[in-house]
Amino acid sequence: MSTISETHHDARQRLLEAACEVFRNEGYQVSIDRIAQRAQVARQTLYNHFPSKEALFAEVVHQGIQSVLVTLDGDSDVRATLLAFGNAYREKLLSPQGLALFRTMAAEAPRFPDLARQFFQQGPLAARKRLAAYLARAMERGALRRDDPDFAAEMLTAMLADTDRLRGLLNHQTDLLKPAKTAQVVDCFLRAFAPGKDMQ
Amino acid sequence: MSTISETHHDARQRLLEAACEVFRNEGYQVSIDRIAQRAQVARQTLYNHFPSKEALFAEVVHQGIQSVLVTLDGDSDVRATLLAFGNAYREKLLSPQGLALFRTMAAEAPRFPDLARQFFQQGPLAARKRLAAYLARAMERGALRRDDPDFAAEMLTAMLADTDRLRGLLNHQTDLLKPAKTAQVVDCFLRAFAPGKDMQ
DNA sequence: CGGAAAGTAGACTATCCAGTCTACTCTCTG
DNA sequence: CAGAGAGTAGACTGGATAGTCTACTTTCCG
Repeated sequence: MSTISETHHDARQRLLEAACEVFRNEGYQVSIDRIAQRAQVARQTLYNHFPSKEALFAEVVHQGIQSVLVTLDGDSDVRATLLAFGNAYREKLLSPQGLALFRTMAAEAPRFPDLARQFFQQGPLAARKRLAAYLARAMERGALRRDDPDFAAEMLTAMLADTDRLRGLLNHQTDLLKPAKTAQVVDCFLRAFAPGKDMQ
Repeated sequence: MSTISETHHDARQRLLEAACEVFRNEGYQVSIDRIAQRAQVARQTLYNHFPSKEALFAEVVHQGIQSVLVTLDGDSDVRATLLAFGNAYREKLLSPQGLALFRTMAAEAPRFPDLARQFFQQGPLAARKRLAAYLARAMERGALRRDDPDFAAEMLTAMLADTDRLRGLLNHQTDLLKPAKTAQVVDCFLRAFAPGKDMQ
């Protein structure tokens, strides 16, 4: 009852995976038939599991939305913590999957504004809020300059991802994940937010 | 010979403008007929001027590619110069047109990789290179910490645009252009790159 | 005036696609 | 074995679209 009944049973899962891959790589524009083919499933089977292409897309996006949950505990060294966060953040966003998902969501945001907003809030915004909370604690105990933690989180996430995301999206570059870059960025951030003389 | 012959003469220009607007706002996906309608021109007239939809799109993008050419003279105060640059940069990238163009280019980069690369190089990359050159001069004369000017330019452009671009692209926010933000970013950048004690 | 150049309207072809429907097969279970 | 449940192949509908073609009109200019 193994290989054959599996074919029957997890068609839905195979469909989700195929749709995920194919939506990411070719955009919402891709045809239903290509998704079904990729899942090695008949078109009708797809419609047995999902009422429409839109619903399947929403399902895929919802499944793909996961904020960058990184150890942001705050007990250890600030620099080490931010390094770990930075590496995880960059790995997630600058991976081929992360870039492709971003591309698709940006492209389809006008068509699916609610979905795009959810993606934004549960993805980038959630990660930034967690980071801001950590930074606030670090500021509180004097490990960082007392400043607006939301602003600081914006700056760090921007420095970590922006330029290389552009390179990946528009210039089709793939060698984006140099760990040295994370350290360079974190040190730059720490210079800007070092606990210093002046603060209000 | 005025209003009537104009209709004949500048059909090409009207087509380009209509295509620019419509490609930006609805993506490459938009139909040829909508472009022709928008330009108040027959479909065949469009094909008299452009051999295909792809060619028209390429033409529009090429016309729209203009690097952010800002006064980056270097004689005046560094902070003032960077403020002017930052405001111009943000106005360009975070305007509805800038966001829409970015969205379209990101979406169509897989289909038009060469065009996307040109957009990247003549847009964001060119602006960053000019900024890096300015920063290098400022570092040379001791107005900024001696560091890698390309890296510094990456950090500044990232801090200026990244978060608000996400907001505009995914969260459909429109109130992105607060001038105070530019100053906040520039001051953050100057803290990170202040001419300081240690340098190699 | 008369012809060339450019534009126009719209029919037409060929293609593609989302979604429906039907008739068939396979597999498991009672 | 028999029937239910799930999957399959493929025809079909209705609509959209890029690009071509034809027949007509307008404008300009010699």
